[in-house]
Amino acid sequence: MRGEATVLHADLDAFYASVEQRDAPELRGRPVIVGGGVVLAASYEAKARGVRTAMGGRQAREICPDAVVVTPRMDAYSAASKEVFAIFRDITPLVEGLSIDEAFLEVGGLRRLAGTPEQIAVRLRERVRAEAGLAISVGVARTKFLAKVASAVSKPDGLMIVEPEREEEFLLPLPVERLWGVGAVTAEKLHRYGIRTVGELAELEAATAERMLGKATGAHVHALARLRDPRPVDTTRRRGSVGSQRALGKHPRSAEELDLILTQIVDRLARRLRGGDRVCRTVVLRLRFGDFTKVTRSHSLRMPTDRTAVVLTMARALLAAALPEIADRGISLLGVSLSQLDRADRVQPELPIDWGDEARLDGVLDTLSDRYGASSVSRAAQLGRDPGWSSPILPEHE
DNA sequence: TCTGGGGTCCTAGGACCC
DNA sequence: TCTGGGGTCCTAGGACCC
Repeated sequence: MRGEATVLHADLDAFYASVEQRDAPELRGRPVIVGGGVVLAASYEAKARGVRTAMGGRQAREICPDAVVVTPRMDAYSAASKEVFAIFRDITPLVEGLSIDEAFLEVGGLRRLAGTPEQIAVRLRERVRAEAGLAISVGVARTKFLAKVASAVSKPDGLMIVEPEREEEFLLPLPVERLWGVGAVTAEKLHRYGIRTVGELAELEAATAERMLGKATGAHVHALARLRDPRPVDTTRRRGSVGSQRALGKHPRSAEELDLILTQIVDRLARRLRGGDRVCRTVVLRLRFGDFTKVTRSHSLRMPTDRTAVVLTMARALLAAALPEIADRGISLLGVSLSQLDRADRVQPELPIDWGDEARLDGVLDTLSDRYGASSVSRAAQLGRDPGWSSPILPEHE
């Protein structure tokens, strides 16, 4: 017995580009590209001409010279996403958001109240169209993975139901790239063994797949190919990290410039942290050098924090330690992410969050000095403690 | 193809503790 | 003096997703 198809995967079509076409009627029916440097999103008119997400902006304009290139309006996309998620939650409380434009909905318990999964999916699509002005594709299946593949296959503006008894017929002929977790590297490995379809992967023993791809990836994609995906729709998932980064182009940057950019990034992140009543424990500095190789440098605090000054001091110390390498190799991206997040109210009240505390900060900076050398870190510490350091973007109070 | 910005999960070695 | 095995945390890197 396989159970019923009660999981919906709802996925907005060409989301950013669709919001732009919704808000600017003159863009409707025309190829629209969102983003300049690389393509963040392309309307279906642009996709039909070969424009793809993550393609370089120059190449996209060559392929599709009459495309309208629009600067991203993240606030508008975020607002549109909230509208659509409100519709999801009005349909069922069992919503698991996957990203800004897609979610799983479990509708198994709603038969008497709202009808069959198919009827619910039809109504969901109508409501998103009518109330948010956007096209959304929906896949319905017994598992999350199958629902996700079904919505992708149904695009654009489609609805596909995978009946439990037709799952093999649906999935096995598809290319392995359709499996959730098979990207370019894994696909290439499978191709080298002559495996191109999901069915060919499913015929292997699990142990064989694990040897080819590594234990976790092998077991995971093999299970998916065998139609096994026990993960339920999980409404309790919360963001585990927040990050922000900026691409810097090619020309050299002074330490002062980098420090300003770092300050802006950290300021934004710490605000987001406090806005969500969250605290973080690990600060990760992300760097991409002139040759586009990437590294990370991180440090974990003993106590969680949401203070701009604390995070900034950590980030500055990590950056200061990397400055010699940056001077050597150039820098093309600078970013920070904050992880080991927790709810601010879960931090025990007797443990002070105020990391302005000099003694504690000294302890952390000592650790970093041991690792990266005292001179580079002491410079960051000075910056972090300098009372005059709060630039116009950092208000006195937090 | 000269490459954005936001995330998730897994692996692996070393430190440290029992 | 040399030697276990297991568990957890930290750091760094990598694959993948939208």
